[in-house]
Amino acid sequence: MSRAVLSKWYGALMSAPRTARARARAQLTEDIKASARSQLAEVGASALSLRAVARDLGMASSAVYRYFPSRDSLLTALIVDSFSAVGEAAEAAVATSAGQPFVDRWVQLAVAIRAWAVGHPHEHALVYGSPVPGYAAPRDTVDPAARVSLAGLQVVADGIASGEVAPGPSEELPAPLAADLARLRAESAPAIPEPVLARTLLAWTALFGAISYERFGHLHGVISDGDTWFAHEMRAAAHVLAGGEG
Amino acid sequence: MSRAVLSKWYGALMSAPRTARARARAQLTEDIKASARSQLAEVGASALSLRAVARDLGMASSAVYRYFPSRDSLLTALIVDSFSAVGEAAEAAVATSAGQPFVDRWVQLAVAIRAWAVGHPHEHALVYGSPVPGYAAPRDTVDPAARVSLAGLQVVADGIASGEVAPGPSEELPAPLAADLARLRAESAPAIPEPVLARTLLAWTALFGAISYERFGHLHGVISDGDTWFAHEMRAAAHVLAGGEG
DNA sequence: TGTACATCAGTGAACGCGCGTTCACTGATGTAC
DNA sequence: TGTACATCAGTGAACGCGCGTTCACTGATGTAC
Repeated sequence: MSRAVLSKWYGALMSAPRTARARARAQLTEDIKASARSQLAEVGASALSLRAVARDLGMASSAVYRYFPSRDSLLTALIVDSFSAVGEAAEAAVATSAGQPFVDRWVQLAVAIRAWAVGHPHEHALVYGSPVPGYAAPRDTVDPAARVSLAGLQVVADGIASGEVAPGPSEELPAPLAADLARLRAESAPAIPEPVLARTLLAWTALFGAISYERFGHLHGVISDGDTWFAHEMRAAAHVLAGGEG
Repeated sequence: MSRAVLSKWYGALMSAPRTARARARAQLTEDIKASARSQLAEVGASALSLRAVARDLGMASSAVYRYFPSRDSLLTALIVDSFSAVGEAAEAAVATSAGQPFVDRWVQLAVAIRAWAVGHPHEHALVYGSPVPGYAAPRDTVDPAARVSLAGLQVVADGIASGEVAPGPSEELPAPLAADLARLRAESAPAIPEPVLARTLLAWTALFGAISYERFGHLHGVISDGDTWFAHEMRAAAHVLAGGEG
């Protein structure tokens, strides 16, 4: 789907709608997405059905096509919304923790991301679980997806600036990895030296890995108090990230 | 499905089949699973279809019911096979690395698990991705799922025994976490002190998190050489796990 | 070893269901003059 | 401000498709005597 088409479909939402028709359109677009989200919970992304959404809203199935040109475009809207929501939660945690010690900020960021996942389990599974087969994410999802990562890099950059995050032993990174990290640094995090970026990536995958591993049931019978466990692990990870002993 | 029913269906595979009929049954059971696995790759677990499998094998769709009593039981068989395969790969890595330094063994274990995931992406997604909606894993999946974790605990226990893994600072774990870890220790890892178990869990979720995060596309455009990146990160994680600086 | 009977694999039709998408249409809302 | 026209939301029927599961059946394989 082209950007032009997408912007047509979402255009009504971007600014305050002027006419009654535009207001009704914005409202129903939201209703469709809300119904689709609860579909998601019951049958999963790959079984998401436009007809079921229409039934749920009491309208003809063909009417949904006035709002989303295809099933996949509805899925794309849900994905964009999910990435935006977790990105917003992360940005809020970064903003409200400004000025606090690095380790505390990292833990708050991690806890905020996990809280979003716990509160929106199916949207979390949609964007961080197995890809939906046959669905190719369009470019429109890239920017929203990056927001949460940029929030993480911000906390680390602030930690570098305050001296709480040590540049660490100037370990020699393997050449291909050094090249990848140099590019990442140039594009997104000029203030963060490559060895720190490597530690950040480790802490980052531990963060999302811990959430998914628990959410997807692999700690069932092992960890009963997920909140406590997660906060403890993320604190430990933050110390490693700050200290550079790894 | 009851254990009795399952054992009926798999019984023919357990020991060398005696009659021609039993051999044909064992062969076709494997053929069905193989076809289902390639289905998995194309359409995903929730869209796995018995009729498509039957079509693929050139038989009537009703014939598949002589081998698997329902679609879910076929899914269960695929899940059990997948957990067994990754468990076996992990056990092999633990066995062949016996006697080597702890950090090397941990990296080899991690690399072996990732190699399985890369070689069997859809089976990895099946067992470590989002749960299949509407599917409840039966008890029969529990033991195969545990094998890979027990392999990880084995490496850590050996590291404790050799003195390479430090018991670490006797940090006070939060009470609920301490209780969970004490239970885990009693059930599966008597030789591993709780603080080390906490570090092991962090390294474990970092391991599976790193694999899933990369496999599910979240490092696209960031890391180009996944092999190098992963081995480097897991080596760092192993040092943290061994040293106890966290 | 030969025969009678029981077991089992596989067939093909059928049941009832849901899906995405298209199309010609009606009636309401918005806009240009 | 009023009117003519254009735009748009929503309908209901239809197309062609696939699904899981059941059932009565045929013919081949295995077993007990």
